[in-house]
Amino acid sequence: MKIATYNVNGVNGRLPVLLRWLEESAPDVVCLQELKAPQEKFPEQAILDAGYKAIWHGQKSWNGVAILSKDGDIEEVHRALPGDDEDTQSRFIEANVNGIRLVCLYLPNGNPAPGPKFDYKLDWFKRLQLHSKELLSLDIPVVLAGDFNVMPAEIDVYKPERWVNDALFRPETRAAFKELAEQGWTDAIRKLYPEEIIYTFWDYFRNAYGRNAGLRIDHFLLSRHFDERLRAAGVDRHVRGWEKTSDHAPVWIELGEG
DNA sequence: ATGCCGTGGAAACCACGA
Repeated sequence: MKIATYNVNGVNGRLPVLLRWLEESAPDVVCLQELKAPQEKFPEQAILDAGYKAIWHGQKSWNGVAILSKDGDIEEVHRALPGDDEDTQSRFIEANVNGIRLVCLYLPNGNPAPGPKFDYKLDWFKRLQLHSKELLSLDIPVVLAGDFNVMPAEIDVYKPERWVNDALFRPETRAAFKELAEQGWTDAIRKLYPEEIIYTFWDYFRNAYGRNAGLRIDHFLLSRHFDERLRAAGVDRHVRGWEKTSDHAPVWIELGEG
């Protein structure tokens, strides 16, 4: 089973790119972030025509997440990260699909830091830690996938010294990601490629993609149930070179049977 | 060091992103 995560940066503006990539890559399950579309403007028919059922949590202008599935039904479990009824940003959706509990998340950016946006990011992280711990206690196969807006280590940044004060790389942010991972989650890309420079995002300007000035911020965290099931993982980085493309590239994992 | 590009929505600019 192939699972992918892709921050599309506008699901309608990006529809041709998304459909082209879906056909080429043919993932079984997909997590999308940054739909930038209200609930009723999600391109459900085009996605159905491409062979995918979908559930989504839209929002006008910003955020928005979706889970797509080619074969198995999608049984929604949550459409908000528990822990704050006041949080109206659509950054989280969780479902049972193909025998897996799948969390699709779009963690807040947090800039400028320090400030209220950074506080929101750290608070969101805390809630995610609490919820993730709960998920681990269920002792079922769980995948956390999405745009975490964190570069976990220096190897994940083209010029780490320039990012130390950025909300995506500040010590508090990296510590929060480390604390989460240490609950018992495996960073799929790093498990298979512990030493390689692998990026999932390149800025639109200053030819960042051409210079490979990238960041690794889109991640798969796997519960221990997948220790023997992770077969492959990668980034479809060529998609970042397409016309009218997102600033993120799709990331994927391939899982075998238990 | 930086929103230099790009999207969406509202209103011919602004908020936001990483």
